[in-house]
Amino acid sequence: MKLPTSFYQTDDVFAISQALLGKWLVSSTIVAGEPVLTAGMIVETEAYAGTLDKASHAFGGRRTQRTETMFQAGGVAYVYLCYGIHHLFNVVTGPKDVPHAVLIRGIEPVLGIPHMLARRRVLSLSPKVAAGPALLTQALAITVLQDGLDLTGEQIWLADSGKSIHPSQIAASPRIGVAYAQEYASCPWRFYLRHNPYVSAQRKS
DNA sequence: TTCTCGATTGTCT
DNA sequence: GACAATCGAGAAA
Repeated sequence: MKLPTSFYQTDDVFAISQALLGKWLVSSTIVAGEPVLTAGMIVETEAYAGTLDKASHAFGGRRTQRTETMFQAGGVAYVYLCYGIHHLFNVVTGPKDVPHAVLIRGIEPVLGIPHMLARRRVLSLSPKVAAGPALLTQALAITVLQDGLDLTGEQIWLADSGKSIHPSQIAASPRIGVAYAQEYASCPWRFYLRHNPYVSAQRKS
């Protein structure tokens, strides 16, 4: 039930951001010769809207070695290092040369939970496992090494869980941590499932 | 070549 | 609530 490439290639990044809620984000790694599958249900996303959005790395059409991934046709991973420490995972969307991306900010663990706990170095299941953009990449073992990977491939993919999300379950708010983006900082381009504990905690200032 | 700062989190007070 | 960790992209010079 991998999402097809066509899912990613419409140019409405806001619609895709909402459609991703409730889908599964799956990673497959090889540990000691054995495949390890881990997955979580996406509960929180943020849209980064191409060249016009000051919060986007591709603002103004900035096209560099790092941002080149975002200019690919939708359906690949954009993973980058933030604060020199954290790996953040995005889904690239839109047609080729339209650098739209969706940041995944929170997942609810559903598969391979013991492996996710071990990667996060926590003992029991709680929002600390994957409620936050840099936490879920740890839990799923996603790093910048996966930048540019095809999301219909064998390492990382998105799957339809069969669970439908009613529009009334979706809430919108301004994005987190983008105060530098001036007038774009207040745009309600963050989407999350109401009342889900794996939505990342909002920090003060 | 040098400088600034970040799509965050964990720890300490 | 405050702050350190940590490094590379991007811009300026």
